[in-house]
Amino acid sequence: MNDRREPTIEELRRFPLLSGLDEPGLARALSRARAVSVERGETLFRHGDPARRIWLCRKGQLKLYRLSDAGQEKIIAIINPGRSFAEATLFMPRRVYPVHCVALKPSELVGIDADDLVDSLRDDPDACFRLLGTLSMRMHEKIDQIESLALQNAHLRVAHYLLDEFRKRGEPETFRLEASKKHIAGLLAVQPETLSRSLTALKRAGALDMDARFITVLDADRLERAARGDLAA
Amino acid sequence: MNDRREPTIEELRRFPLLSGLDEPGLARALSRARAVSVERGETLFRHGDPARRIWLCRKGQLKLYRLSDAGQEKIIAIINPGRSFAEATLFMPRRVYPVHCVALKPSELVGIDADDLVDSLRDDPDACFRLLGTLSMRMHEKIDQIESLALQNAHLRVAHYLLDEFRKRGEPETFRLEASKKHIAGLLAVQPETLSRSLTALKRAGALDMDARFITVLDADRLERAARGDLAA
DNA sequence: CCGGTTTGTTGATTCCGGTCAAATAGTGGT
DNA sequence: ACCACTATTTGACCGGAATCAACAAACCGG
Repeated sequence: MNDRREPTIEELRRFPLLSGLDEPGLARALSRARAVSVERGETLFRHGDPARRIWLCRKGQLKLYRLSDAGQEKIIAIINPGRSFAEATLFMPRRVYPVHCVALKPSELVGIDADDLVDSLRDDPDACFRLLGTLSMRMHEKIDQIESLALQNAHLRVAHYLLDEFRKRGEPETFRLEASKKHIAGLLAVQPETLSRSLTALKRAGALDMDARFITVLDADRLERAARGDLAA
Repeated sequence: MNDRREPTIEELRRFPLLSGLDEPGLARALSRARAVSVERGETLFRHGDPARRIWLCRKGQLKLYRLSDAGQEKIIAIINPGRSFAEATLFMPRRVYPVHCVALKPSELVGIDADDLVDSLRDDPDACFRLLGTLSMRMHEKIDQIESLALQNAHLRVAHYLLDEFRKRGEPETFRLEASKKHIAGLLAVQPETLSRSLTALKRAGALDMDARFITVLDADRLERAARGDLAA
């Protein structure tokens, strides 16, 4: 974990978390900010560690995850550039990270001191509201995840995930999975073998084609039906 | 759904959501507040309904839940008196309820107009911070739920739930389940039959005794081990 | 571009937990 | 207190997804 290239103010303004702050507030929040680089596989923090900073991802990719006693891993989120994370620790009575964080690719981050950020937020209701918005959105995402885990079987979860990604990217012919299939499996709470079989089934059903990490949606309608469970046809 | 007894200011101040507001802010938030009563089984709102109000539970009990296409129900939370809910809709771009809400018992609520509340929060950073704290806490709870669904099998979830309840109430000899076993099952994403079998197994292992909705923890240590998966002994 | 390691696929097998069924106990409402 | 309805328990059975195994493919660091 190495300190590195300082980010510019303009670059940081692009993060919703900071965009609402006025000049002095931003300066205060950045006063003790640190640019940090991590290598692939390196741990940024562990579940239970004191959360002294919240983070912005500038480059690279990281995973947030929990581990079972048996070593199974459930990925809570995959972090891509432009996203902030760990904000929800700011206002907890015990300020600790609720998950592990490891880089999937070499990554560059900015870590902002939690106390500084809270100070800056105190006289900036707009920034507060923006943060409330971010947390609310995350919360709804979590509710969706819970529903998906509780009410949908493995194949439905896979189909749903693909459909979401497909739509999120504007329904392109072909798109690239955001991470290795192993990690996608961890995100969907499925074994890699099961993910592989689900994808094969969708391919055989003519819904999509697959080349390594690239997915081509051949029949969006059929994929949609698969996500609803009518894989009959 | 009937309007009824107006709550007193003092009563409402006990809700963290409102306790931080100053006098005029509180007045504003309450100006268009409505006291509402619902009967057992009555729906307060449905998933996708416009979320014009956020809610405080004064008396009774409600469930927040999602439904699968097949009609399976996953309970996201059981709401008891003293709790507010639906706050996370306040700051969403599309202000809609993310879950269904039905009363499990006859209940009395206060519904606070979302716009009024947002206005009140605008000039009250303390209240904002308190809300941020509430949302953060809920978020961490959701992450715990996700982990539990993804990484623990049915018996572990049951043991874990019982242990949590036992501790949350201060480890009393005996406590009463907060809802029917059917609903607890819905909360744990397990079939009622499976919950029943889990409880029977814990009873047979000598960890607890059970009389209808009353649970007596006979061997907290053993319950703890069951929650970790060492039910061997 | 080479070699070792990680990732992905496919098949065989196992078993957890869901489903169906049926009997019993409990509960709310009148 | 009574009655109809709902909740709970138990047993039998089944199926989906995990696990184990073996191989193929892809990737990364040097």
